[in-house]
Amino acid sequence: MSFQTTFKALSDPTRREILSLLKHGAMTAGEIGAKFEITGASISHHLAVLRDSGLITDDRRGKYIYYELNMTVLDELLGWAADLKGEKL
Amino acid sequence: MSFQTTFKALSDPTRREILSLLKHGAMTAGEIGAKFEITGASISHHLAVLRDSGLITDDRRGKYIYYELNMTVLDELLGWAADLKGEKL
DNA sequence: ATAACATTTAGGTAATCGTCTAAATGTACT
DNA sequence: AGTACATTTAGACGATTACCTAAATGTTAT
Repeated sequence: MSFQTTFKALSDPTRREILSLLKHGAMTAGEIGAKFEITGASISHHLAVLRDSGLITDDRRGKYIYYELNMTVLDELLGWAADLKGEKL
Repeated sequence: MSFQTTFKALSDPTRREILSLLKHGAMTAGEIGAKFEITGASISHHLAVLRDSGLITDDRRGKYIYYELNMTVLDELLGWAADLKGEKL
């Protein structure tokens, strides 16, 4: 996964809000969708973008799919910004 | 300036490369443009997006306009990512 | 005032994006 | 097997984006 997909994923406010929700723990697609006014299909699309960028992982448990934050990609993002500031990694 | 404009600005690879160039000091629009294959008009558009997002500042000195990184917005970005990781700011 | 140079603005076009509805898939229960 | 529920996939549509060429603006020097 490249920085391109990561930044593209972060460039949408709904997706950033999804990440914020996941800060406190894993949630199902349905629980996430309930927090927004858009359709489940659109939420599913956003989750796919976030998953493809590596920012979240998914884990099917029976009928539900749980989504969770992936810290690794966030660390890469922090490294990128710190480097731009001229800070040592 | 909101996070929205910041992340939108960062979602383009040319703009991220421009920021990378500016890591080592201010450059004119022409110097920046010389590093890419696209037209000066397109570079000017990218610089405007970066300026509107607050990621860079511009400073006219005679015939030239110098562009420079703005660390403040980068710090906000770092804070946003750290917060998502659950770290104290 | 005119020319030359640096940069931006205007207007247009093809591609990408976020959203929707409708249909498909995966899983659990009876 | 069949129904119900959770989620995704497919296809379409309007809005936005990145690029281009051509024209405009700002600055310096002649």
